[in-house]
Amino acid sequence: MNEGVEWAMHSCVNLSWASGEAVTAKRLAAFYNLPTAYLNKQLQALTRAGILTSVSGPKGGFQLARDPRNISLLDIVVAIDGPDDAFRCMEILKEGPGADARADYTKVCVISQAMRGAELTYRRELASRSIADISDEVVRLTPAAPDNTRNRFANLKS
Amino acid sequence: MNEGVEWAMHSCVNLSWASGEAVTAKRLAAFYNLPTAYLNKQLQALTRAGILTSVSGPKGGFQLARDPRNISLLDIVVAIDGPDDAFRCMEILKEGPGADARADYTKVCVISQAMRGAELTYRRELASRSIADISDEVVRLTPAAPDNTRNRFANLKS
DNA sequence: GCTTTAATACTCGGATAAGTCCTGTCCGAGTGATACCGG
DNA sequence: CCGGTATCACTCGGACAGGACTTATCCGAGTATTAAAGC
Repeated sequence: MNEGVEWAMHSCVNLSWASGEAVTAKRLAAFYNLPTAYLNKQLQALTRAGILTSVSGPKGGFQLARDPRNISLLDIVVAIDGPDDAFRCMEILKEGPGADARADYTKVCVISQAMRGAELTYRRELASRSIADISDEVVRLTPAAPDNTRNRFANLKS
Repeated sequence: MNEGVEWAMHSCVNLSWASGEAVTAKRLAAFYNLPTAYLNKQLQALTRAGILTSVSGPKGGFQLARDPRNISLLDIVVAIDGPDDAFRCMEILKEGPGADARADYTKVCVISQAMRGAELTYRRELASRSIADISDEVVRLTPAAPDNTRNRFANLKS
């Protein structure tokens, strides 16, 4: 899986604490010493997916496009890593004996079904967790986290 | 995910129908018009993982190392694709403010926990399905499948 | 002093290289069968 | 005819290239600010 997924998730949580203000890619990158341009690329992907909104120019930056409660971890994975399943059925049964050329082996093949079933539970799990859930849990463990984040963003104004 | 996983799974099912006889990589590859040498590479990985046993020389080939009921889909995925999770926590929190250098953020980070939890359900699902289960299901849908496979292996003797 | 305007600095956005892993191929080590030779 | 032996064909096993995707970087398009000039 793409490493940018981790960056994107942490950035989204931080953005959820930014009190609605736009935050530049540079500041989000400085938070964890990440390469600015590359993080920017991930944020672009999130923007294309409708998770973030972007504003150019001075006073510009990124902010969440909707309520953190409506942004699931799966949304981020799909935006960064693509919509394809990890296991792609290549329908090798079509090359085997007694193959039916007009059958859709991605649905008929028992192995494909089993793998799809497993990935479905995986995706369901990720879809059930939102950025707001993550934020709430972090706040429960470290109540000062949002304030610390806002202060750090403010101190990076220079 | 590695494409060889699909090949390995189908090959294991076919091997479970080979009535204990060793089958060469060449015949297993001919079954689906796969590149022989590359499939051989995957079968080597299965052998290293203890899923298959290999015999060199004439009359050689591969066979299942244990009862198909004790070979799970997860075993094959791990053997081919490696034991690492798709999502690897790089502990970027260690670069953030207020980081604790001696903390294990793969366990502390809430995001890492959520991702690990999702992958755990995924792996649990795969671990609960064995090659024997797949075989049984295929036989239920196509009772002649094992005989067809054996016949095809015999016809490829040339 | 106020308005208009042009320059400016800063940001996102996409196009462009470097590195790493997956995919595919090849040849050598080892082994069992086979054919030949000698008794 | 039978046993031993050397050859041989066949298989796995690991080492070796090619390609695709991820990672990383750079420069251009667009915009709000800012400063200056004109009225």
